[in-house]
Amino acid sequence: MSSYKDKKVITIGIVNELTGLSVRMIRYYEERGLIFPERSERGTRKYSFADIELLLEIANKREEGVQTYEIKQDMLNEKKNSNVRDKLRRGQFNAHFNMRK
Amino acid sequence: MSSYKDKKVITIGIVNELTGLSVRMIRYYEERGLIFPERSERGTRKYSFADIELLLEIANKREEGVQTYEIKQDMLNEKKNSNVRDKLRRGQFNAHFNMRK
DNA sequence: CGTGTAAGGAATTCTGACACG
DNA sequence: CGTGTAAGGAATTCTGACACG
Repeated sequence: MSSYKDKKVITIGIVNELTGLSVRMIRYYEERGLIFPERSERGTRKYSFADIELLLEIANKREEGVQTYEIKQDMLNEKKNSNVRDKLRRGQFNAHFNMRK
Repeated sequence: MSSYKDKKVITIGIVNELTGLSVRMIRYYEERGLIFPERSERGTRKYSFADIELLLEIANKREEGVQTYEIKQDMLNEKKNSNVRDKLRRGQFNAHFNMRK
């Protein structure tokens, strides 16, 4: 589960190199709740490869004029859907509803 | 081939956090030809997860008293062996020698 | 040989804020 | 709303070198 892709080890300057996004933009997307870097002991932000990919998606949507708030909503919906899919795949769909009867 | 594991994106400070090795030691092992970080535009060293793992192995050997030169020789031998294994696996072993006749 | 440290300079990172639109 | 920028301080990184052993 927790592979290299998800380890938060990349500093913001490298993220800038990798994504082309300005440091200001990267920090702003965090402020808006789109990404969640960790912090090193002394407060430096640390990102994962997964964060990099997410930032690239965010950049695409921003270019289309999508606002950060909408991007966030889209991300939450996608997450919800994938949770539902997980339950269906595991055959827990009925179990879930049976509990409510 | 070129996965997250091999991308050079980790700064030396983070490598220090991850391995417990001092910045001085990390630079010295490079000087001795044991690791090969890339450099960012402005000269900052960048390491991969593979480098991190290699550094941990180096640290183990150093604790056993193995000198950097010997560690390097071991690494070269391992590489040579894996190359031979590759050729055997691909059935190129004979092809290789046939060419020399 | 392997590692620590002080030295000096350059670039990074952080936060809070003002600017523009 | 989204992004740039100047501000001030703190911590990072780099190199070459001296120290010790």
